[in-house]
Amino acid sequence: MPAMTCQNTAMNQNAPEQGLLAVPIFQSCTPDLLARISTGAVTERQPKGKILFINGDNAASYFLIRKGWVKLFRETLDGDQAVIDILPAGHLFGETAIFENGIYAYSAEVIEDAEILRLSLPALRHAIETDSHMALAMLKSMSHHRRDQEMEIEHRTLQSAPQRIGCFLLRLIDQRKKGPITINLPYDKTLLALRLGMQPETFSRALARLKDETGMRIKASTVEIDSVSTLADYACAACSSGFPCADK
Amino acid sequence: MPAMTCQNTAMNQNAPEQGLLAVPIFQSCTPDLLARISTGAVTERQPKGKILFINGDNAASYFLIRKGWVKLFRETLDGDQAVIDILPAGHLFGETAIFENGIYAYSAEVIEDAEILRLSLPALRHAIETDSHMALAMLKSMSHHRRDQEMEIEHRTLQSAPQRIGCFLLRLIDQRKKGPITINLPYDKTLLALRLGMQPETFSRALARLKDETGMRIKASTVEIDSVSTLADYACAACSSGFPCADK
DNA sequence: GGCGGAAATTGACCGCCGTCAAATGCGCAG
DNA sequence: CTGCGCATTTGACGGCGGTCAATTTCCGCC
Repeated sequence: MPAMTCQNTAMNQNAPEQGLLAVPIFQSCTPDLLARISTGAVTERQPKGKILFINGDNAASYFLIRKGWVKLFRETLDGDQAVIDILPAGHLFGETAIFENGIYAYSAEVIEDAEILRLSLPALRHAIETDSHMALAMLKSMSHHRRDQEMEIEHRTLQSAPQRIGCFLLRLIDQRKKGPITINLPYDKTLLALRLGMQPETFSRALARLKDETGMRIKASTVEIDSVSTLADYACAACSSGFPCADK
Repeated sequence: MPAMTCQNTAMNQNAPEQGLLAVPIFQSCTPDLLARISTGAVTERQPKGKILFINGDNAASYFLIRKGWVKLFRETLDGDQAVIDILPAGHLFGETAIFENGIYAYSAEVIEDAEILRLSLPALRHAIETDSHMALAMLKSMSHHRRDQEMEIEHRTLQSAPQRIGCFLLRLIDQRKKGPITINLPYDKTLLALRLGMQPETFSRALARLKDETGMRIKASTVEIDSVSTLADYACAACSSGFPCADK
């Protein structure tokens, strides 16, 4: 039944390719390739706390976050947790398993009720191996990531805790406005602390110190900044890329 | 004169493609592609202290270390230095400028008298864009690098200074021997300290502490380890990958 | 063999951050 | 409205690692 080639799965799955074009590595895809990549893709609704996979699992899928937040992390022998990244809507994760012998190199947990598109890893692998545009897009994305990680290492080595928080806040504002700005912290402070490589208690105190030093106002998860440049002067002194930061 | 196809430039340049096959990203290259990649390549002898390029320079070349050591680093506004990596013979650097708009994202300094092969960045770019094997090899290399960086971030956040040194020593021994082992530190301790993200004074004290805790013997830059597993137990407790370490 | 300079160690001190514990605030459910 | 549970803050304290300074060691060179 050749007419069935255009079957109804796409409708069933709520148009999986919707939004893929917004992901950097899919930006230059032809509609045809995009369709092949999203074959069999399904959107899953996942509650906060759900572990999507753990470090060492065999990887058949990778994921696109449509809504919510996801934490990538690893656990040490003595029970500590290393937070690798915390990702918002629009980001991919798990795709690196392609180059890790099909094994996830970290664990992933939903930290804010999420809608996640599950995509086929073999399909992505095939696309990368056969379409040079895909390979190049992936290379570009990897390279950016590599740069981000270099900055992260630098930040953790050279910046104080208050500076790290300030730097994080600055990266939430990608506008170049000088005037007063209001920011909402994207997720809870405990998580934010771990994302920045510090303890929640340290975060709390560091934020208070940052407030004193730069004259910002804080109310629960809302931060008001009068002068971005004051904050930048304070936070970016110990960083090689100055302001605006090269990271993210 | 068709016989001249095999011309003498290869000899002139001391056979630039010699050794390229040992670099992961060139392993699957055809001789033909390898020849194109090494067109115009020259071997340069560089003394310790020589700055090869600095952060922000326009990039026309990338480099292969044949002998010696090279430090990659960035400098902060207030004068601190962030060491990104310290590379031995056999490693490439500067190639990432392809994805950074042709600009080096860090500075490079020779720290041990070196012989360095200077290669053409446009040639590499062309190879990656036209040969899918090259693109895939590059992706694999990037992915490994990304993994290494994740581990680096984890190490710096979760390990104590003595543990970081122990971990570094373990990664110098890739044998799985259990018995006594002698290691020579690959470069001077000041540099090693910065590579590990700590001050030279801290390194000195941390090494002494590591010696006490694990019963190793130290004489100048020589380290004797009786029991690798004792060292591994001590160093890898705070690491998610256990022993042997996933990094490097 | 002796000299000079850099590397490495050691000492003293201190501030930052981690840890443990208690208190406070906040949101949600009954 | 009340109570419970969790996030957040605050307090107290200690240790690790950074900084400054003084030696001591190492190593190449004369």
